[in-house]
Amino acid sequence: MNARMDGQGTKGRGGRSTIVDVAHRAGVSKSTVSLVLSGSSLVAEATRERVTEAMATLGYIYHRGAATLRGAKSGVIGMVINDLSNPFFVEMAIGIEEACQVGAYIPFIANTVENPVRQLQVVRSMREHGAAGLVLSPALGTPVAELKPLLSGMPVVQVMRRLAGLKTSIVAPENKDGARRATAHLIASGHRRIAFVGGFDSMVVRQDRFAGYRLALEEADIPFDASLVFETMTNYAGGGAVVPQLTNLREPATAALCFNDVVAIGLMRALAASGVAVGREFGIIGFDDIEEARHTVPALSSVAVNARALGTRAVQLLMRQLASGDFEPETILCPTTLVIRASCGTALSAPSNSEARTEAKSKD
Amino acid sequence: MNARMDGQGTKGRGGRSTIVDVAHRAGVSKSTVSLVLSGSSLVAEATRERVTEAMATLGYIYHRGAATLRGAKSGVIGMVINDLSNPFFVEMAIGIEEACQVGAYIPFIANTVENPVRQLQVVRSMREHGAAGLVLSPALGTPVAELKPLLSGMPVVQVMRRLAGLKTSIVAPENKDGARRATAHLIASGHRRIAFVGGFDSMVVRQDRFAGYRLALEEADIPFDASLVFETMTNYAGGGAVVPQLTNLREPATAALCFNDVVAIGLMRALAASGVAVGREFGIIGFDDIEEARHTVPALSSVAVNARALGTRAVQLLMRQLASGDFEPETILCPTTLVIRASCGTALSAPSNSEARTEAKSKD
DNA sequence: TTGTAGGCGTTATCAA
DNA sequence: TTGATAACGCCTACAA
Repeated sequence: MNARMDGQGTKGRGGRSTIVDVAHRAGVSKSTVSLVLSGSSLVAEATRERVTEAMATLGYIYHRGAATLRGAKSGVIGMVINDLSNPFFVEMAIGIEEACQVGAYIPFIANTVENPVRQLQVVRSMREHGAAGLVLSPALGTPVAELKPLLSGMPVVQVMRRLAGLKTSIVAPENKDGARRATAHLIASGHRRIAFVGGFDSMVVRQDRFAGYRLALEEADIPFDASLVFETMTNYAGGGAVVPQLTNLREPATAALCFNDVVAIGLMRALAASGVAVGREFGIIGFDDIEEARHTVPALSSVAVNARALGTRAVQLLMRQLASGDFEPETILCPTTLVIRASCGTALSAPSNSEARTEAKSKD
Repeated sequence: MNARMDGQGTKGRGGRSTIVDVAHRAGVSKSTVSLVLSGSSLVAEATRERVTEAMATLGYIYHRGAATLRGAKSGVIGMVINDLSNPFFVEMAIGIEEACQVGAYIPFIANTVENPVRQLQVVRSMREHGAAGLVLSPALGTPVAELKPLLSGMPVVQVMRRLAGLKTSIVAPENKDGARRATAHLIASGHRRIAFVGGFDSMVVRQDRFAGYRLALEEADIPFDASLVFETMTNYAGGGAVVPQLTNLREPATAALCFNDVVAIGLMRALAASGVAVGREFGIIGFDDIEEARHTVPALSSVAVNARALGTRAVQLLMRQLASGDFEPETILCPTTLVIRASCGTALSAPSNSEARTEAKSKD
């Protein structure tokens, strides 16, 4: 049995053998081969074996595209992510990919780099390529009116972020509650001048976290001060950029809740560079609890969002809708966990030697 | 013009309108629509407009799958990555994704988690889904004999890693040369007992880096000592795991070249935890220069591999082969850069205040 | 410049 | 239990 050099079937063409080739080789009709492929019990054992063997020797590969054309569901899920250089979204992407494999789906991936134009292109491209559904973490400033028609008729799950005016399923963390608890912790540690740093008001997620921040202030009867709110890009540089304004406040802040960990770390580094002892002199809490938060100096306190689980849940929801054919929007909120480390200066009011993980699942 | 609720065409079925629908709506034949789609100049301007408008109102979406079936190239590239929790491979994946978008390809992604069985499954799945080519960073312990038939007839580029016995195109960094220069730097700084930490002998990449390490020793007339070589997993834990043996050597080591940065950082943390002052008492150089290397304390010296460029080059090579139809294996080696930071104790022999980036491109 | 007639690889339907 | 035939949506001739 000398293996053919490059596995080409009998067909000379593209090098891919078809069920017709297999049928020919096994001495049956292509219908029979199709039955074998779909695991039908109608086919005789002997026939099945002949066919299977023919497939092996020909190096036959099933052509899902053709099957899809005929009517089958497509088995491809699109995954459109705004920023893969952010470890949080990478973690989410891993969760998505993982869940797809479990469900025998295969994910297209696209990194929009927060570029709405590119996002439009890739979404269209994914539809053209036959994606059965979409997991979407939308880019900032997405024009909903242009995106909406591209999405019609297919199930979409927005994950982590969501667009105002785009009615799809949503999988997101309990942002408001997480921010509320983090702020409350800072207050309980003695802080009263707490800044809110990062993101832009147009981001729905920020609105949620900001709402939690204000709620906690209210609950503690601390008046809200707009001069403590800073809008910046949600990256390292953004966090660093606010330091001049932050340190020049007439009534200085003593702590900050940051939109996410990346901003928090940027802020931490910049503060350290300008001589502020983060943790002792200034408390910081981030959001997301990315891997790096454990390794900064001092270690960063954070509202932990299980990014991988978020991705997994999104795909599971999508697959469920795909299976049932019912694309009715549905919202899943995932609980957050407040993780206290050294960066928020709990040392002032509590022993801070070990990592006190306030296991505070909010709902159910 | 009241937009139809969910963009369904006239066809009742799956909700997707076809060129026939468009043709009908525009009052032309489907061939004409096809010509419009392919941007042919044969069609009258007025007709083209009518067709374009019909497509818009019907929410028509091009069905690439059908076109592929008819004979066109598929426009899909598979990207099979061994470990997406390693930031290095994430960076590479971003490069791959980016280059795909530029070339109007769309990448399937799969994370094999170093699991050869899973890898076999996803490769098969990608073929079934019609991937035109593959960018592969193979899992450890991949059984070449089983993988090879699945790859036949399609262009494959192995990136970063490569499998002994699998003859495909390759895009890789100049591992041997990079390791040689890193080791030479340690030697020039006065070290003579230099450990080599991480990876397993079966990994081709490690063989290359190890060869560079030995070459540098030879060039400096330092006898090779096998007790200084440690095989471990290529993750944080692996780096940490060698500390007991490393510190118990009869003739202690004073420095280490690590297989990659993740191992190096694991080692660094574990050494720090056991009271060794990395940088002053013990020199460490990693490999890859991941983002995190800049932020460890002390900052990690590393042989910089431009992961994103590696991914980009791989896709470019693949696209070139796809375009030409010539799948003849080709090898591209990318130069590395030795980046000196605080972790390798250059302070002993040189001023180390600023980041001395030894810009030492090896070839052209 | 536009229309007609296959055919790509698969599955569903109906006969044999 | 197996085989023939007609779609699925598109593209490439070729004819008008």
